[in-house]
Amino acid sequence: MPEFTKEKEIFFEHLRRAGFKKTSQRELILDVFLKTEGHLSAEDLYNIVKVEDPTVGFTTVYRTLKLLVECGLAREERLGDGRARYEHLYNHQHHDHLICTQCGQLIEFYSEEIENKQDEIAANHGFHPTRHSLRIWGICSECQVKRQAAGR
Amino acid sequence: MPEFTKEKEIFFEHLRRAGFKKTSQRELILDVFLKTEGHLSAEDLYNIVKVEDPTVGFTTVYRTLKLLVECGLAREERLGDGRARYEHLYNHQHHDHLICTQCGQLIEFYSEEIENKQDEIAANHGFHPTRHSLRIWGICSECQVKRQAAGR
DNA sequence: CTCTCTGCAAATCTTTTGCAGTCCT
DNA sequence: AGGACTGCAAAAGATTTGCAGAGAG
Repeated sequence: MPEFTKEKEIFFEHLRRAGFKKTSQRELILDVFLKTEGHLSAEDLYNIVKVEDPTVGFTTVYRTLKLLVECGLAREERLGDGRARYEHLYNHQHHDHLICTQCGQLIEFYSEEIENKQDEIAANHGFHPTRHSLRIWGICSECQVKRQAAGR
Repeated sequence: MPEFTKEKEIFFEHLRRAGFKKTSQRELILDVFLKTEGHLSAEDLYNIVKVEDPTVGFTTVYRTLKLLVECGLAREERLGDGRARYEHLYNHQHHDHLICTQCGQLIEFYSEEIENKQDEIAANHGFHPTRHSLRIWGICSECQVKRQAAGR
């Protein structure tokens, strides 16, 4: 397992500042979260963590995810299935999502122009942005082909 | 009460096509929804509808909102408070939202450039977009002033 | 008449919290 | 030692569904 040294420092520093404690559960959850790619629900992560340590509870995973969001190591997104999903920001730049409503496929994209335009709009309203979320739902190219084949 | 003739046609046509029926409850809910500005939760709308007809149930409001989304008369958004909010598209052009995490204020904005860029990105991925949502969270100008006054 | 709709109540599902015992610092 | 943490179980919310009687077509 990689060390994730920098990320751990960020996390532990956040805990220290808030007067919270460093525990083996929190460290394990961070490790598992960082090494897993994808958009995980709290339950998904819980299931993966359980493999490494079956004694860890769902509540702890859930609460640790909130902490990770607070210190900027995780991002919470709702992609349309009614539950929160989390992605880590280890070796990831900020991005937005295309979401296929047919097969659930996620495509990540990044647009400098859109980012700049957003900042410009916020500034025009005297608004100080802290985070944003751009989601585009539709039909991915694979599903369009399937649809045509089905004659729709 | 305005007639909302065009909107009713759209709604009733949608019902007809899907083999659903036109009922007084559905018509009342549509009327109340269209004449109310803002971002309503299903419960908000239910409470307003109850004033006009106390016999209408929450379930019917809830199910009617889903129908209105289906036929494009309503848009569902999650603005961060954990519940779905609905806005009607009567005399409204598409827009996105700035959301103040301090006071909850909503600012609507529209950017042709961002819209175009989104379409371009979708096209580059062979993706056929059906809807999108861009939300920017942060601190509105009023709350920034309050914060400074409080010395933060 | 038939098939959908309605409103109620109850079920679901996710997220959140209270608590008693345990573990960092 | 003291306060935070953990895991369980239960609460809280929002959303969704089953059902029996009512109503549209």
